[in-house]
Amino acid sequence: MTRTKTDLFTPEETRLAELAKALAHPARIAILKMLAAKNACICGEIVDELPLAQATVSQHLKELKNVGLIKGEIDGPKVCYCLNDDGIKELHSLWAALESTVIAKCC
Amino acid sequence: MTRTKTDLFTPEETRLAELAKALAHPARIAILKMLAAKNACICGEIVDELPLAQATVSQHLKELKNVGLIKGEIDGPKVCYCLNDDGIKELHSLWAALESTVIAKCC
DNA sequence: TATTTTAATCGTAAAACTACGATAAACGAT
DNA sequence: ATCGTTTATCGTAGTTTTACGATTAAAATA
Repeated sequence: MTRTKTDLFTPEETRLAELAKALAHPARIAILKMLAAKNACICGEIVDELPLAQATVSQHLKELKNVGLIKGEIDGPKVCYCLNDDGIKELHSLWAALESTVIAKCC
Repeated sequence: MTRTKTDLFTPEETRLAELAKALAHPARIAILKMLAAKNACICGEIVDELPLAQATVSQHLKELKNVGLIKGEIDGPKVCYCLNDDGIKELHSLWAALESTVIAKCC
């Protein structure tokens, strides 16, 4: 059957898992770092800096965009990507909520 | 070919991605929350609280253990799970490093 | 208008993930 | 020694992820 049953977890758990999944690949973390460092990058720059084919990078960018962590703006034939403040903040607060309960609690 | 090329990213990117992947499922986030709340849980309690089969929960526990976020201690026929402070701290610092560069930087 | 550049999408293949029933292994209790 | 309890592992099926070449679409340029 393999159904996900996401409805059986809280919205916070489901959403944080979704955001975590977006971070679950080193290329996507590298992209976020690039966008943070340069504030905004055209797609081509990102492709040039990653050891992956253009199609693959485009796929990773789409995932980050779909989950709300980055935005892409068409600029002529190029596309300028930047961080999406709303998504970053959401990730920040969801993770902070979990972390505060989890840090410094071990047996 | 589908090789991962993880060697072409920094160790920090690779490790954070690995830890993020462990958080990339609501059940595993729920497990971490349970362990934080109760400090330690026997496996059976976790199985009872999650809407998943015992075998599936065992698989999720294994993933969290493999990545270093939890520990399991055999206690007779039962197994007592708890958070692994080292892994939690590592996640904390890796995420903090990325977040500090990423927060409040948008176009 | 034809050409070039840029980036998304399509098609596809291999691997990993998710889920579960069935089974096995380990231990306590009878 | 046998039985019941607990949890890991095995086997397996369906889905998703990752990766890439090839193609398409859109815009600038010649």
